[in-house]
Amino acid sequence: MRQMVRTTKALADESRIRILGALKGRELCVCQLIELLCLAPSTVSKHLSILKNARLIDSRKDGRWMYYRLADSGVPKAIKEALEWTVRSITETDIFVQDCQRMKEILKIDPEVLCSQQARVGKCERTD
Amino acid sequence: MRQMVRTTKALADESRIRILGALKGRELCVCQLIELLCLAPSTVSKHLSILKNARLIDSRKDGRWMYYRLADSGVPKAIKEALEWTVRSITETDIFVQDCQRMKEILKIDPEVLCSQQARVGKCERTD
DNA sequence: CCTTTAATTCGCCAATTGACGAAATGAATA
DNA sequence: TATTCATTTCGTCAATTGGCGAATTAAAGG
Repeated sequence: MRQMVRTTKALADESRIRILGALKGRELCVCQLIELLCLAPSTVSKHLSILKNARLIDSRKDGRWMYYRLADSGVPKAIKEALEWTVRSITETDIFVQDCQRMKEILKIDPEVLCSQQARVGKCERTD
Repeated sequence: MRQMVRTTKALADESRIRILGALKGRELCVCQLIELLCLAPSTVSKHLSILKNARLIDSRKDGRWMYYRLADSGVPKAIKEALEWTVRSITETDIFVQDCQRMKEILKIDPEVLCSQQARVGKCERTD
């Protein structure tokens, strides 16, 4: 039950669901998720640690960058199913469509440039 | 997304998950759930309203009694799937096994008697 | 009708959560 | 080795949540 509640609690937040949607089929680094969600780095990092703790995502460090992806290998069946349900469900929401659009723009920017932009201007601008 | 978060938030609480487990394959009245969870009537009622709002359960009024059951007819696919995942997952937890045991005892008591007992003695006793 | 009673609503409190900025960490690179 | 910089951790704050008891509602039954 402990693990089960950890899973459902991790999924009980719009930002975290959007992160899972954004990670569908690719890995992303933290600064790209910051740009998508328009939240403070510390906030996004916290969300990621909650998702990771629930074993819904995995991470990989590459130099100074941290890449996150949906959990796949060695994941308990119940968690895998919850993740599949979530990604399947979010796909049908308006915000997912908007996020896809916005992510397309974000992916055009070199992460290097994106990070230094964020450091300079601070608050991010929503394009919608 | 609104509805999706409503679903995941409804599932992000141990008591509510236990309620769904207890309702597996049968309907129960509020006083039986109060007895199972050992929570105040107002608390259980609130949990039930959250589950109902998320369309995970349905209810039926019979005189002074209110019977709750898992949602079945006319439920959106995503909600139905979430409910199935939850019931499937809880089945494998220790607390579900304990709850089954305890529910077996509770079902032996006429709900009429159960309610008046609750009104008299107040706090319920956990048997485990 | 007036009481009884199963359930709900309301108002309150303590605990948890999500947000942020400041400080810390750790991996390049100068 | 010192600096830079992406990310995380920590401390704080406001908002939300889960709990309760008191008051309310609605359906029997006297």
